[in-house]
Amino acid sequence: MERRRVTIKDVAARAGVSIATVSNVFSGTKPVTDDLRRRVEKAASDLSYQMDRAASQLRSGQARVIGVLVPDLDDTFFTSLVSRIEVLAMEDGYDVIVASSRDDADLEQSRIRALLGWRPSGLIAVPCSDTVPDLLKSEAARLPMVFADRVGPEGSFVDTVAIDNFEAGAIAARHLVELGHRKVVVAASDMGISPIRERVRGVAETLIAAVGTEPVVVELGSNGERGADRFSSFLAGNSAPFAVIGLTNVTTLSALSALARHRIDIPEAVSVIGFDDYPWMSARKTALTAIRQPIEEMGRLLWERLTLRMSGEDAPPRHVSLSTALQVRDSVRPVIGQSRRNSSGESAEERGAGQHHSAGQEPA
Amino acid sequence: MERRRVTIKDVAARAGVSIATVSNVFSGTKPVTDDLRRRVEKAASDLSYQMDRAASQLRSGQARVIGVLVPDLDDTFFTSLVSRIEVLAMEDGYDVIVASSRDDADLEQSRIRALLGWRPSGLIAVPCSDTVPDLLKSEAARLPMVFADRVGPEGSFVDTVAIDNFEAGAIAARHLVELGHRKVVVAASDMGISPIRERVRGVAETLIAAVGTEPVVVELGSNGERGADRFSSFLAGNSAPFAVIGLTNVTTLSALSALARHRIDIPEAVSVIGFDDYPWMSARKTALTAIRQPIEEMGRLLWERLTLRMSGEDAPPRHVSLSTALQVRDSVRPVIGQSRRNSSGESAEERGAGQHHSAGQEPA
DNA sequence: CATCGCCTGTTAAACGTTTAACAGTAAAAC
DNA sequence: GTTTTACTGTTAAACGTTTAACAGGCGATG
Repeated sequence: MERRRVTIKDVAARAGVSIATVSNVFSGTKPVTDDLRRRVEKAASDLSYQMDRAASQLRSGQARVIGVLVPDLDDTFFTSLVSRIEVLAMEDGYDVIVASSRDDADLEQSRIRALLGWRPSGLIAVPCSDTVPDLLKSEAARLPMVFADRVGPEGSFVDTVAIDNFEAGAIAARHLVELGHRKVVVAASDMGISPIRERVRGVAETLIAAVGTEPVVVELGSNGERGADRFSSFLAGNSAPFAVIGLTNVTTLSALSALARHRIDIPEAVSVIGFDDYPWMSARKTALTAIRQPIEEMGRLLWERLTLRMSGEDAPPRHVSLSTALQVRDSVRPVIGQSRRNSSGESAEERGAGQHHSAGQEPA
Repeated sequence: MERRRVTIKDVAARAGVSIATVSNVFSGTKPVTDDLRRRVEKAASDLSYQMDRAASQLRSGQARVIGVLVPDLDDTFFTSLVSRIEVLAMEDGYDVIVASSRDDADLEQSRIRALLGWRPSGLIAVPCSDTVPDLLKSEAARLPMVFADRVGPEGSFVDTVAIDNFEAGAIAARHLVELGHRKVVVAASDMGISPIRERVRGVAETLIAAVGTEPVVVELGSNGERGADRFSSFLAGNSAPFAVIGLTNVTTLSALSALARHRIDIPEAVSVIGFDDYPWMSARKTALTAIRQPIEEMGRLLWERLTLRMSGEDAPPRHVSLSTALQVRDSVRPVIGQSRRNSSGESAEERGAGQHHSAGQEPA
């Protein structure tokens, strides 16, 4: 049984050529006549030859792998991103190796080490905190990489692709005040994460400017179930009607879950704006109005940036910022008697800033 | 800038030892005195040395990678599975490389080739059809592998971990007939997939035996949006009240989405049983009654099987079958006037077969 | 006809590790 | 005091590719 692995040598022998020729046939580095090419290909398939990546990579230094690091592989947002990247990478002949930091800085460190051990040609990372591991800082010059989503407030030392978080919050808040809402609760995940802070700031500043009230921020963490519990106990202490903005698909879920637990009707008793746009949000009697992140485009831009860097682009880091849009559906209801402008209608219509992204400026 | 990569040689030189000693310090193959060990470790960290996996793997033949192939990285069920596996693998020092076949047999073939090129120490696959690629059949003797979820009807030539699909369907059907339902619509994804056929069979046989009616099967495919359209047009032609069983989390979503589109109330107008158990299912006013797959356990067993094989277990293939359970919530309502036994109540209680799995017998 | 260049193929030297075989030393056994 | 034994370290040969350097043949050029 346990027969030896078939190597390039076996193929060469069977085809009656040198191993270099076999290599050339497969890598296409040098031209080979049709006759020989055919013979080699036949021999290879006869023996069901499979190139050894380890050997190939060792010699050539070329890995054709890209590492992907995300904080949580159970969060649909991240898996969607991974999915897009996997497709794009595959099309360009790269394989993807994934690692999850589970929102733990120590684990992140060790996962990055593991990823680096592959000597990948590129790295796409959603860091789990604002402070990027030194490990990556020192590697940045050598290894092409792009950060996504969780990017620090100040310009990063590396390319980034993210949404305009402040705007996302502002859009949601604006929609609410236009429909007469004043009392807004924000279901945040963790204020330690800067994009979340930005979203909150977007909500807060808009709200203050428009109606002079501050939103109430509730931190639910990144675990859905615990978040539901926390929001549930928050609800127990606050009975007045209000509006809720979820700042994450997970916190949206937590809030919704808690509201359901308390049998609070949406949108009759409380209006809700969710984050991200997933199928389950519209598969409900009162479909969810939500801030939609352009995940598809995000994946595309991420890959575009990375391939550019991998093909040797040597420019100061670029920071791409994508606009979100409000998908208006049925979960926000105008407040009677004090609505300001257009008070209802326009269900299922797209609003907010345009879909197109704007390339950012260089950092300070 | 572009300085040479630091290798084991550099570390050896700096520590004043031979490269073999450095290797021993890291791999732990042979003992090294504390003094030298410390010197080597210091040198390594000074130079921020990182072992080259390619070289290591080439020489040792040991990869410490496991390949994971799933049909769809946008389907929560599969990503949950990947997530579990990633955690387990990491704990044992393996890295995971993922590939998605996107339910396309040709693509699957090519993704498998890519995975095999890594010479992984193991493979976990959710095949996209019943016919397993020959590629894997011939590799099965050499490479430890386990199939999950989508396993053919007859005993596979390789270890499998899956739920008892017939039972899953039967449990759902039984619940419905107990509450007086007779007219059941099954939202299936694709009857070409054998587990789906089994689930349908489970529903059908139970229904026929109990009330003598056959379920109506609607094929929605594996794309959520298209599925919603299809179910929507199905609904247009069938107005009588009935019950719906989703056979997949995606088809459940499609059905729900179509029902919402038609403004059909759940459970007043139609009862619904979903598949899988995800947070969004309970984050609704009428929480969804659902057939829960033990994903956590599935991941565990998958990994257990694989590690056993990787550590050299040489036994005939084992087929592990897991039981599902019905998570009873609020989306199924007893049919008035013809309910058979217990007609209501018992919300949010667990029913159906026990949670524990039963190891299967050997194949014929 | 000699020479040059091009084209296609081969030879052999890497790539960075692991590991079998070996060597030296100190403790244990005789 | 010599021989074992055990222990720790080194040397050098792999592992399966890629690729620089080279070689031979042949048509074009002078």
